[in-house]
Amino acid sequence: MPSRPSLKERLEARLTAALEAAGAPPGTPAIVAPATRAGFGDYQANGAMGAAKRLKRNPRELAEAALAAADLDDLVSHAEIAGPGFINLTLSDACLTAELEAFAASVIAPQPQDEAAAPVVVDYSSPNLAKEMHVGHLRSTIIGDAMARVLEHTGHQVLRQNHVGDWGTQFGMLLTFMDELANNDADLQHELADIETFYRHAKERFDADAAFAQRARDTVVRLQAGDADCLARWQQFIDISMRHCEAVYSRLGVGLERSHVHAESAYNDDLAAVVSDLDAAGLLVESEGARCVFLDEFKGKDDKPLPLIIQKRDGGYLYATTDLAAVRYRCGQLGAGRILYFVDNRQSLHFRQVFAVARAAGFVPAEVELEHMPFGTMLGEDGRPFRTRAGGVIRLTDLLDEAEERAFALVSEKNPDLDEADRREIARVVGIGAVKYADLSKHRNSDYVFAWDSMLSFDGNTAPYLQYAYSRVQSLFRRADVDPAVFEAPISLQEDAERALAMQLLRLPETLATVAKDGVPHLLCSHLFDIAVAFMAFYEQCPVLNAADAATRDSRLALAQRSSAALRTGLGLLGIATVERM
RNA sequence: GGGCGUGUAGCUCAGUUGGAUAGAGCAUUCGGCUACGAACCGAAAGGUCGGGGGUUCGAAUCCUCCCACGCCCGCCA
Repeated sequence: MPSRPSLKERLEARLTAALEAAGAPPGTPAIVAPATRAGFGDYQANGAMGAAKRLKRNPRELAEAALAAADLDDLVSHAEIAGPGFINLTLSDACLTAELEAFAASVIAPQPQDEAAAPVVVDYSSPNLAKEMHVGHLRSTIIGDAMARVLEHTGHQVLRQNHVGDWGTQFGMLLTFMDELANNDADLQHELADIETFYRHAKERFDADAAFAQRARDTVVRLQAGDADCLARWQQFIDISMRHCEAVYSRLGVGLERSHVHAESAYNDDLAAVVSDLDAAGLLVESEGARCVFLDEFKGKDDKPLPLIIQKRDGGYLYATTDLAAVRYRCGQLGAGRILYFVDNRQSLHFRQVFAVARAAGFVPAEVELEHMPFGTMLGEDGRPFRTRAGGVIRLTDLLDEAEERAFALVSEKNPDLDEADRREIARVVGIGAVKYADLSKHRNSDYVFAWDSMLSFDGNTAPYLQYAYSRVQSLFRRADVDPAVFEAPISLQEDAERALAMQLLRLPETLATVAKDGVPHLLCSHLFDIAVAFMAFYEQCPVLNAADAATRDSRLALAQRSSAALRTGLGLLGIATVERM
């Protein structure tokens, strides 16, 4: 069962048909968008002007003709041509109330999955297990997780893939350092409790002692050759590091589990086959001792062909090889119809090359979409790639600790009467929500500057504002003694604030569709903020519990119920929780 | 040198296949709790959309040339 088209999609379809009836070529887009000004109605269609230009016709006349031919009676109460040929549309109250009636099923409930459609693979988080997760990992982890949720909600089958780095050269160094400490098991356990420091100490040994460095390199070779002792040691390290990640995921409320991990090492046995298959496809070229693929579309300096290096001179494989194995696995074993990579934008060229080679080699069927969803680098307050003054990065756990601490101080100030346990729980939800929202609310593609105060802001367009709006609605239900899960009443939109709130709620499906298509959760943030603002205005202007009559009170409660569900569901899709009181 | 990306209010950022008077938040100023939570609401002020040229009814958005910054460009991932 296909999901119900959004209001915008329905208007778009009707008006596109009408434009065609008025003489525009089939498929001429009606370009329906929310009205840019309050006086223009609810939606506007801008397509008539562009179409008239191409047809060399008068745009207002074309718009008139299209409007006359349009079948809009069940949706629109008032339509008019304005300016050079805008079609302004006002939705009928009957349409709005009918949509609000169906809100729980059409917006709040996850859309039914299309069983026939191929699943969407979402590759995100993918930390390097050699080190501890730091603030730089937020973007992929948070944005990817929100996208996985939105895709599921909009009716897609989603397969999460956590492509953790567990097989790089630095593991030789780490395992060698483990061996040194192994004669003192207490030391080893103690050191491994802090992966970041462990890495630093190992690196110090590596840099200071040539013999150690040589042993580290030998260890890599033994590991990749399958040496049992090495593998056991490696597994020990990976388990500990993975548990660190899972602790962070758990605190963040990120839905990644062990079953979603498909590590680099998982492709190890397939790498030789990737190389030979590329060779069989006639793509492999030896250059300066390395085995590469050159494609015409990639040129480097002086128009020289740009290689994608598949195998090093010494026989070692690179991440391009692993990524090719991974894309093949995802198409072949997982049956992906679309693969999204939430990986930072410095790897744009790498992915363009990998995708092109994967297609050239026939690893990816033509109908499968490969999309790199790049995001910008997190910068320090000096505008340079993020580093603390000491030279290290800020650990994710430290950021989350600080967030919860600040939120606890705030909730204690605002609501000193609550039990400490309640305040702790509220602080956890609010603090974590603030951090996630700060990241999610910016367009993923731009670099952004990490600053404690903006990252942990609780005012304005932030998660706490949305959570506050939600908790205010809940308070209304408590006072009215109604259960929002089952409450129902006819909705009648009388005041401007009621109508404006209803429109914001009913636009949610359009936003979700765009977010799912383009991978841009910041649009969901911005829409939820609009909903919260509209709710606050409604709350100020329209008494609910003290409404003039019972029907108005119930209608407003029903509207509040939709608002509450929209906020909880929307925040949930962002991976942000809500609280009943705060 | 080539490629990718970024440049919008004092700061942090939106701006949906080119649309009507470029929008938010923070900060600033002013106003609002004897109606349901003031973590709130209302209002004001704040802009040569990096710069020049072009395309057209219409450009932050498309084309072109510059400027600034970031990143990537054969054996790390």
